Amino acid sequence: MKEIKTAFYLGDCLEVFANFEADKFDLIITSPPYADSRSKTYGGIKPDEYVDWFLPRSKEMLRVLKPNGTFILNIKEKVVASERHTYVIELILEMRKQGWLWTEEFIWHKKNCYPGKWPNRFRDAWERCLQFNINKKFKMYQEAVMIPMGNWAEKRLKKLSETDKIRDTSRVGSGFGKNVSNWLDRKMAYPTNVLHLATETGNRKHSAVFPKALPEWFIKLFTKEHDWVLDPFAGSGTTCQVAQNLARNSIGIEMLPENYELTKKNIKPTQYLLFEETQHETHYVTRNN
Amino acid sequence: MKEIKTAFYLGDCLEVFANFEADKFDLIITSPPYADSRSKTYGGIKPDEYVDWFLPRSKEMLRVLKPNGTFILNIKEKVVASERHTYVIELILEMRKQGWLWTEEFIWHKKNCYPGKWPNRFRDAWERCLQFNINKKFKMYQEAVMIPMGNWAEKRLKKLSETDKIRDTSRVGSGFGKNVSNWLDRKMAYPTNVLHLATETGNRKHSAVFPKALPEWFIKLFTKEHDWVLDPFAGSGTTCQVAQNLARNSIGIEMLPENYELTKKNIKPTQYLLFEETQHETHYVTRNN
DNA sequence: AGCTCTTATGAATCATTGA
DNA sequence: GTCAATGATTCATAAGAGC
Repeated sequence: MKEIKTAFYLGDCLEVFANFEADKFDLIITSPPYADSRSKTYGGIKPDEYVDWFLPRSKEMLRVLKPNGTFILNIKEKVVASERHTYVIELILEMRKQGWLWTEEFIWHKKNCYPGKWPNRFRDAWERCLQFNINKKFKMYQEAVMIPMGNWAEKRLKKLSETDKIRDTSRVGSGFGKNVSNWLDRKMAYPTNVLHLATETGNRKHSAVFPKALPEWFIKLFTKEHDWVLDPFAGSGTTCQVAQNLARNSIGIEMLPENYELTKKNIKPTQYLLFEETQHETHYVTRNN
Repeated sequence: MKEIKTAFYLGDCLEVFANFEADKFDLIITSPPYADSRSKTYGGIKPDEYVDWFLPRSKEMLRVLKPNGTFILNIKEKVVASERHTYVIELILEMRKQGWLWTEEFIWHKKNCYPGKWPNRFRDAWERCLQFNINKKFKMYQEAVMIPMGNWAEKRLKKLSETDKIRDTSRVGSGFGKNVSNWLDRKMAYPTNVLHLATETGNRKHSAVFPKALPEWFIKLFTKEHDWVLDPFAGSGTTCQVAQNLARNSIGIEMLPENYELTKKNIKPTQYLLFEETQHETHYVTRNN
């Protein structure tokens, strides 16, 4: 039995990073404030200033990430003056100068993207999930994110209600349960670098940063249980919530007090046994297994 | 009745461009040779040299494109030394210095991409379709690419039995018939900037550059009939073939004699009435309407 | 429970207005 | 002039209501 720690810090990540030793985290995954949006909350970083604002933070991330760890950056460039702004691609080039490897670019296809129609533009239905690494060799658990193959298995599994699945998988050795596992064995395939996820519209109070499925996918892919996950722009704490559910230790940093408070509500109370709070830090500790 | 011209040039586009007057084309769409691939055929442009190789060509494209025209560049960066190479994003930055506006980035999601799995990487299932313009205002015919709307209208119409639809639409002026037509009107929606297209596996002989549906979509979106389309890296002539079928004038440039010859076979013989060939040029002329 | 149908809304973008 | 704030536009989801 091991403890799963979930800590949340209030403050600008640039300052909070100083609290962490080097090579602490297995995965850093975050969706930083987009340029010019949330202007009231994050001081309104202008697109032209975005790279300079981000670089000192990515430099610290380089320090606290384990050499075989991964940094996933969910980001998308704004339209400025009828043009896609270049701060994202400039950031990639600058981060490489810092020592990051730009290993891969995943596409998050937003199935239910924001509506709208404009004279010379369609709806923006995708975001970048940039993968950065320190070494060419890094940890990756591909089997953890295998997906049902084709339509057949998908439809078949969708037909099973939750209770059916629980009941039948619990009957070990039963013909039906065996069939289910056969489907799973045979009909699983490795995914691609395109993720099809709908944004979550459930949270009414707060802007849904990314759907739970997004950090979930990357956490499964790049960490194993009891590894350490960091989200330096934690927002309403989705990453930490998912990490906790997956039995990963996690730390979130958020500079907005409202979000910081909200996070306490998002983390299910039944999942932590110990609650500590200092001026800058809240610890939720839960037990696993 | 107007002629639709389809011309094909043999040679390096950098030289062939000199034959064209300025502001000739309404759309330039191409899938240039990827860095380091097709090395035997295109002189093997190395990734590090790709930008320098491309820029003089994009400069000429800037000259021959109409001010309200569009340039669509289908491209994807190679993996070099376990990293995504940066030549594509560097190219974007350099082309902006030439005067291009980077208006948008469409994602081509390759639904049936080549299966495969690597230790540190999943299958690459997408490519960039970069949209460049000269002016902020450009021609765009959004209605030409509208797609059937999601579930709402579909489910609605499914409820109606065939006999119901026939009976009630025949009763002109009935309230019910009116409603049905309203549904039909609202059945179409504007697409997003993510294109879901399967790669074509038909052509075994030649590397499948892009599926017909890709140039088709952009030609419909950015040109009308009798406009001029250019593909400076025409390969086996897919763009010209599609343009001809859509009653657009088109010019293709290809430096490989094999491809040049292949194109004659790809363009259906029944569609051209006149055949002229000079040292560098082949004209297929067809009549429309 | 299993459907059908209604309704709210989300990291959007552009044109217009006002300071 | 430039910059910031507001309204209009619009569709894939999920939650909720009703049967």
